[in-house]
Amino acid sequence: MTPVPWVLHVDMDQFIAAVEVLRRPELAGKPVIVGGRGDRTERAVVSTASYEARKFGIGSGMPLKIAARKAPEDAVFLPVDHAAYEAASEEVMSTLRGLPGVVLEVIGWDECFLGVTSDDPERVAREAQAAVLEATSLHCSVGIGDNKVRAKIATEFGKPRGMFRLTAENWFEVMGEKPTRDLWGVGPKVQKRLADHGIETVRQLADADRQELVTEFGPKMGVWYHELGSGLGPAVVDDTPWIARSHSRETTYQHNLTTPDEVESALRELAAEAFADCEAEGRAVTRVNLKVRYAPFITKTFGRKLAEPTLDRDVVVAAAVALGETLDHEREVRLLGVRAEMVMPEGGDPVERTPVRGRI
DNA sequence: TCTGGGGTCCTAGGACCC
DNA sequence: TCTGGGGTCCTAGGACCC
Repeated sequence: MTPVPWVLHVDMDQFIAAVEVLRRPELAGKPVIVGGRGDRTERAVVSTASYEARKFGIGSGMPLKIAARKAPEDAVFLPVDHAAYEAASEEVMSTLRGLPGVVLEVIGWDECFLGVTSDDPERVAREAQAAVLEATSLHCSVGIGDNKVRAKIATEFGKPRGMFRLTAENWFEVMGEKPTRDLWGVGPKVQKRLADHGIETVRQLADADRQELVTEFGPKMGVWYHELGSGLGPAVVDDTPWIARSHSRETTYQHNLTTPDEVESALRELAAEAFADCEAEGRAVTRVNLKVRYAPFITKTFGRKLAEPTLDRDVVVAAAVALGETLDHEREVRLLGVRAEMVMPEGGDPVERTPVRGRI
């Protein structure tokens, strides 16, 4: 057999919970819930729940207060510890990067693509799993595909601790009757809009009229969704380092902000922190955006381009404060966010990207 | 029942210019 | 009175992902 190119998608199993159990072995086998500051009475959501906790209907994205109600007596609530996960992630990625002949593209804390040329991708997957386990004591699942979309989706069938191969050959057999929501990039809204056109399954999406999809979703997304139905997508794994386009700080306040003064001082803090990330990269800020959530749950975002790119902290903070003055001060604020967009290196535009959301 | 925080990209529509 | 087309830039908002 001649070696051919493959895309492997490596996904850590229960990453956050697994890292926590690793440093507190006494937690093994217990329902572990990581989220917020670990206080189950606070406004925050679950980042990860261990398998044991999931049995009680607790899952990520769930408010901690709800999780607390569902959790059994012996459940353990832990605060999010970014630094610890960052460090574990580093170890995982550098281990995988060290495998012979692979190109690695990081797509999240606990996920990456590996580009390899091989006549036995399952063997490469086993080697990757063994190497990660040896170096970090953490388990992962691997999806094997002939492009990124199929590799990513394949991983779900390999969990936990396993692997699965999804290619043009078995795409429809495996995915044809699944709901469109199971596709990477189709969320609840798009699922609904597709359903309004009588498209419920992956096969129906593949068979749909392209022009109808373009009319509904626009020239890029219409074509993209249509191809997604057939499992088509980019196959190039790119290891060039990620260049952030923006940085932001966002906080949900435990008690709503009720006065313009409170709002202003919160904005100063958030803007300064977001700016610090840009400054650390030495890249000037071009635009400042504001996000506000009024109680109970109305979100607004808006922003303004700066007259010229700046590396001056006070200019960025002042811009955020000026935007804040346009808020509706009659309403209570429960969330504020400041996003600072940065000049791209060499003055260039972001590279042309395949329209998959997130870091592909 | 009460909904995080960090991101990216796409689209629609208005303003403005030729 | 009713009225082009094409292009670009900008802003607001939507959707999705980890």
